[in-house]
Amino acid sequence: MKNGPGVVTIADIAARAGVSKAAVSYAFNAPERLAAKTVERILAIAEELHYTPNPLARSMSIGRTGTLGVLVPQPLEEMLINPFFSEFLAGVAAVAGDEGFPLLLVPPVKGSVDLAISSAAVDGFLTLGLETFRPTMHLLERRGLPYVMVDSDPEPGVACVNIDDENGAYAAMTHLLALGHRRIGLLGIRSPQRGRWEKYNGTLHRRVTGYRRALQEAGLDLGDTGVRLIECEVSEEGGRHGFERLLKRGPAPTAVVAMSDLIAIGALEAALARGIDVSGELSLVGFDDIPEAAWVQPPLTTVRQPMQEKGRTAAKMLLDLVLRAATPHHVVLDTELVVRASSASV
Amino acid sequence: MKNGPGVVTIADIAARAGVSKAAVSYAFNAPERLAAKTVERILAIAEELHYTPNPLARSMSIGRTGTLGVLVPQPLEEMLINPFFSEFLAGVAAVAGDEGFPLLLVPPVKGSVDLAISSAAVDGFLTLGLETFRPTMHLLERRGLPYVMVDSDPEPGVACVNIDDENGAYAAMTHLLALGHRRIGLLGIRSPQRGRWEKYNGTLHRRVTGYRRALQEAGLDLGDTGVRLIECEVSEEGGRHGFERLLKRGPAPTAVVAMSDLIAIGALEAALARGIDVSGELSLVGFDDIPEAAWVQPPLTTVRQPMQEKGRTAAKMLLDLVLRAATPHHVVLDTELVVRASSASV
DNA sequence: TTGTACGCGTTATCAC
DNA sequence: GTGATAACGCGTACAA
Repeated sequence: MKNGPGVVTIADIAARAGVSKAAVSYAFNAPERLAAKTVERILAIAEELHYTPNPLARSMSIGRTGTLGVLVPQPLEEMLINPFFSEFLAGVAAVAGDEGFPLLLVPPVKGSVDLAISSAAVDGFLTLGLETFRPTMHLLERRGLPYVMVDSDPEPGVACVNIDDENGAYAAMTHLLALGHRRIGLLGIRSPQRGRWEKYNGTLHRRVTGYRRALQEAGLDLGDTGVRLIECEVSEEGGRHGFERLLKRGPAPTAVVAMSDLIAIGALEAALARGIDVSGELSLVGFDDIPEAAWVQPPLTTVRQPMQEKGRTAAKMLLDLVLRAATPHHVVLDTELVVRASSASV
Repeated sequence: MKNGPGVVTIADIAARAGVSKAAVSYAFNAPERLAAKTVERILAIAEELHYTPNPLARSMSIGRTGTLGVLVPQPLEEMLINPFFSEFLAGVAAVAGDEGFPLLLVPPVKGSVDLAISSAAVDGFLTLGLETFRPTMHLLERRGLPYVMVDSDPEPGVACVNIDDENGAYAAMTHLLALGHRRIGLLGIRSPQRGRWEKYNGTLHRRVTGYRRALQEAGLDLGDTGVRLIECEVSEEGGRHGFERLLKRGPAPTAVVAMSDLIAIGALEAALARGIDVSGELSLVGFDDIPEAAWVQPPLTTVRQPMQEKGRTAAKMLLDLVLRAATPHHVVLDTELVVRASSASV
């Protein structure tokens, strides 16, 4: 496919300057190999003709794109409404930017993560919260691309960054149990398992494990009367809707645990809309500690995870793999229960 | 540069299948041109050898990358802390995602936007809030890339998306003046002009023009005693700091107008920290209407701009330029004053 | 179906 | 020390 006229190539400069393409390339990338005045002449002509190197051809030659890919399991517009994702990205960008790597945000194409991968020109991938990650892993291996998986299950030989979901969830649930709550609704994150929490993987599995460990220590378990899990879309709307469904089925809970602050805030809105006194009649605990969690009324008790640090750590690992051929390893970051006014004794 | 072994190319498949490279290419992209059983054999071998096409080589051949670039004037981590940017991106992503275009976020490299541009392999650029955009425009023209400028000055022949900054600013200031305020502090956005608002361009110029039009109708002007402008970083911290500087210089204002909600919220925090009764003693008006504006106490009066729509509109225009060779045009979206509790009569 | 030129810059090798 | 030559990377598309 021919370029339109008007786009100047290295050959044009070479011809005009009466030198070879190689000389032009050297003038830009290794001027010391050429006589000073030759370099000068070439650069002058390049300027005059408005030459700009074609990044594609360059990448093709040197075998690197200088770009990192961020692979997400949902459409970007859904990811971006969650401040959690923005903060993660900010962390990634802080590290990548230092090395001059732009970020390619790669959402599924026509619902397929695989299609998206195979058409992305990047030097490495960060994957975020993939539920079914095996096929993706294999595809990335095929392409021979380094990658770091964030919020999945640690796999031997694969670089992974996670948070201590289980203990975070355990702390949240223990907190409510200690306050005397026994009828507790869980608002989970929609998963491909469609509510079958026994089959959860990765992040969701670890959180459910943590919640259950706390429940079991109090002689309860998920699935008992008054202790039910409902999956929601990760959005305020999803939280509102989930809370309503919770009320429709079975006895009203005295406490609600959400797996995401966005969901918790939605539940809070739904509760307030019904005239429920949150903290008095109903305790509420979230997960993530997004900035909004501190703004809402009452401020939300939640489990803080270091989102920016997660992004920075993952980006650092990926750049180590890409630039320095490091060995993949695993990192787990701590979580912390942040008690605010949305939770109180029963 | 050779590929490492293990990465399979189209030539490997061709050799193994005993056909030409062209046949392999057709098997993937135009199977109807080949005998069914040939296609089958080729695909089987490709699968067996774990072949994945090289997206770089493909882009090089077809002359398209299938990627849109988003060019930002600051490091990404600074952009991403502003929910404004995330919402804009969400709008862009919604449109780009439908066409299967991933997004390349391109921050300045070593402080240079130009360097960043010339190494980005994209089919078109969206620029956001460039203050000095002429050089960037020229560089993009050089590369022969379509582009859409968001929040700059409308230029003839260049695709531009803007909001009605002037009337938005006018409405905000008129609102305060009607409430009787006459000592009004402006918290602006840091610009390369370093406080010389007479020299502002683009968005900042239009906003200052709107504020001044309102002031002049009340017999005042920027620079009068009690009507001063201070530039801030666009962050809560920047707002806190700006508010403090405002108090240090000259008479205490009865109202503060910020050019960004993030700045306004920072000012709000600083005021509350000083024990100032916001809305009673001090009125506060922002710009953007980010979600937080409605959460803070007291809720923030502000000028709403349709951030997602801005992103969608810009992305649509860019895709029209890229895919359908449309003619560049200009769009201006409306703003709207949203009165909440942070502003009251003097 | 095949052969092959093409897109465009890089780099190893060679000549002066 | 300077610079040219040509192979290379990999998939596409046209002529045959």
